[in-house]
Amino acid sequence: MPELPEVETTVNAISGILTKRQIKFLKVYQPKLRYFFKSTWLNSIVGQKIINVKRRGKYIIINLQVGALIVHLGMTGKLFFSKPNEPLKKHDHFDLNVGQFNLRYNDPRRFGCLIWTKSEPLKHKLIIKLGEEPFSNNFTGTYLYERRQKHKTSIKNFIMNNKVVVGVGNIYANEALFLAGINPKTKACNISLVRFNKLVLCIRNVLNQAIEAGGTTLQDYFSPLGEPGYFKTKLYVYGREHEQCRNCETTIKKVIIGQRSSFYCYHCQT
DNA sequence: ACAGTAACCTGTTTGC
DNA sequence: TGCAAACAGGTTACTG
Repeated sequence: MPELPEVETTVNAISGILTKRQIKFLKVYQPKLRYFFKSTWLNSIVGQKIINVKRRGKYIIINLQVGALIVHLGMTGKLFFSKPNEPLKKHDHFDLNVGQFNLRYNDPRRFGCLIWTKSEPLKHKLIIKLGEEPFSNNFTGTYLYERRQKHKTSIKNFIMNNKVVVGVGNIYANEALFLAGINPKTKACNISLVRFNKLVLCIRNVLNQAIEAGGTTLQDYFSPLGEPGYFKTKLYVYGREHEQCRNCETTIKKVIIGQRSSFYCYHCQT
């Protein structure tokens, strides 16, 4: 499920309810997620008041009076409110309870995580090395242009590298490169400043649209039908191998770049 | 210090 | 229908 828009939507959905409430209990049913949850942390967590809920990259940071919880949704993680005594379903891994509200985590592939850190979460080793936020004023074409020289890799790998910019996953990397008219296989070091300027705008554009659709997705998620739509109708290239380009009717190609499926139109993207 | 690959894990889709 | 292989939204650890 989650690329940055999904995480953003999740944070918006939970922060209003969790903020200022006290953690009544935290039950961890499966400590073995991407990182092991140490049961000794529980003493430091339970009873604390939640100060706020923030996002950094795709990490969800739940700031407490002392330290913070850091949650990542991995590939398949979902956070949602359940009844406190709702029977556990398969792959439900923890409950964070603040009284009448109970935040539950479900993650079939267990690539997500829940950890507690005593000190400033933004200085945690998972967080501190992250690159620019895509909506930050520091994320500019010039920023990408200046960093490009070190990177002989493809532009697609470059923008998916979270030490460069966070929040651009496989789907939106494909879509942003289509909008920018850049072939995903082009080496990052060969891209001009003008094209980087455009790419920055396209990345923001794609993420913004998805954040809007993400709200819808989350509502759908709670509905009995359940399945998120991923606003598939809006996708230009992702998952559209053998279909026609929406601009020029050229057949969309699929190639593997950095072990990830990559889709592009060789006519529109050069 | 960087590029490329393997690994973490389960569910779903695809192909024989 | 059954079974195996391929593949999936992320990220890090390792190797060269």
